[in-house]
Amino acid sequence: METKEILKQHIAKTATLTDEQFDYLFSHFKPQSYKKGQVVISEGDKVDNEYFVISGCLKAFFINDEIKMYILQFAMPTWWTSDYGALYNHTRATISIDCITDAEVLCLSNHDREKICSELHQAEHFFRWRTNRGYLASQKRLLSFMNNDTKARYEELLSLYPQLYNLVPKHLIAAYLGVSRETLSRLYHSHK
Amino acid sequence: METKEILKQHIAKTATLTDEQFDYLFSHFKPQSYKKGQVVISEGDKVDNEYFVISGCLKAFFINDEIKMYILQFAMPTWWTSDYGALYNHTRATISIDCITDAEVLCLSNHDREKICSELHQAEHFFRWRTNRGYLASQKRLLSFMNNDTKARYEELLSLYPQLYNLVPKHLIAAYLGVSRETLSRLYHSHK
DNA sequence: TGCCGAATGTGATGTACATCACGTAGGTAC
DNA sequence: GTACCTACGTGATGTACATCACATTCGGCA
Repeated sequence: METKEILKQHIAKTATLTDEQFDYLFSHFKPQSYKKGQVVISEGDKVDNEYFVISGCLKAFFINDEIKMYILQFAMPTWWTSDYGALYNHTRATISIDCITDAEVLCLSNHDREKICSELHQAEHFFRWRTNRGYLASQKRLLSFMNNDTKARYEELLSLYPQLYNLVPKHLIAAYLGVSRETLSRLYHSHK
Repeated sequence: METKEILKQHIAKTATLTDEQFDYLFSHFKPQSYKKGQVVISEGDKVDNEYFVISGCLKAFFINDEIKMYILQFAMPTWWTSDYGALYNHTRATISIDCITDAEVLCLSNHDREKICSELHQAEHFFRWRTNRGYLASQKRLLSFMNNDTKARYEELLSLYPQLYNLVPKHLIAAYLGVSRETLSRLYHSHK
């Protein structure tokens, strides 16, 4: 499917836009291609854009004491990603984003999003719902963190996103689950 | 300050409404008083409303296997609370909400929120930003969970909300931090 | 083809936490 | 006053994990 069509159908699930309105909205997005391993946002950067993933897989991660990495999000097609804290508060990036595979994204600047939202009520509606879904997902993950042990969280992750198993190295799965790669390795060898 | 004025100033930080628009918006809120211990939402309930806290302190919590309680949020004045998953997806409540102290809230139904949002662009703008703040807070807490040990999270919580120390019993603080009450008790007696 | 670094497996050991068990103090009901 | 309940402290013990160390495998590339 064409890039433009992917975004159009994604938005149509939530908001009603005329073709003209969508074309206007779409004109603010900038397509961008990245190679595997390429960095999109690096800690300390000024953050101006958010990214809508067309193809490939990115990761948004935080690095603690220059040692441990925690993955906040695997961003897959039709997902949005950025350092939203830095983007909205106009502060420097505290999380980084890079590409696990080659990837195509659509770039939208903070300025343009706010402009479009103020111009098009339905665009504001769409972004409210998008953020809402993110909030619910984040809260669900938080609960899962408190409530489930590592094995249960691992199985939950793979049942939600089976493609991750072959797509991303195991130590990144561990970094998402918040355990060491050794523990994860032992987990799925100890039983079945 | 008057109830109406509290909400008005809260919204004014994010959205620009005329007095008439605010009065119209406010007409959809229903004031409600609760006693300490009273239940606002119980697991399994149909969820129709969200709540804006005027005074007092509520907790939103999840109970696992009928045994362990995890607190998702202490809701204090000018905070919003509900089971948003159930509210937006029209499913039964999986989390419960009750009152830690006597409390006054303003009730807003899901239906009325969506109605107001579609009628008033600025209301939609306000709710987008409110949700956004919730999303950022939730993500920050998730990171803190992965990155910090219990002691650090305890100190973080009390430095953000010092009033909690005297307001809520320690075992609820433990349920927010995701540790046992015994561990929390040992934590702040072992040092300093 | 052979080399090298990245990814992964696995043992030994230490530790932060849960869990169980029991004790105490303060508040409330009768 | 007595009874009871809730909050809270604290010891003993078990366990899931981290950490360190080292071996092995594999994919990309010179």
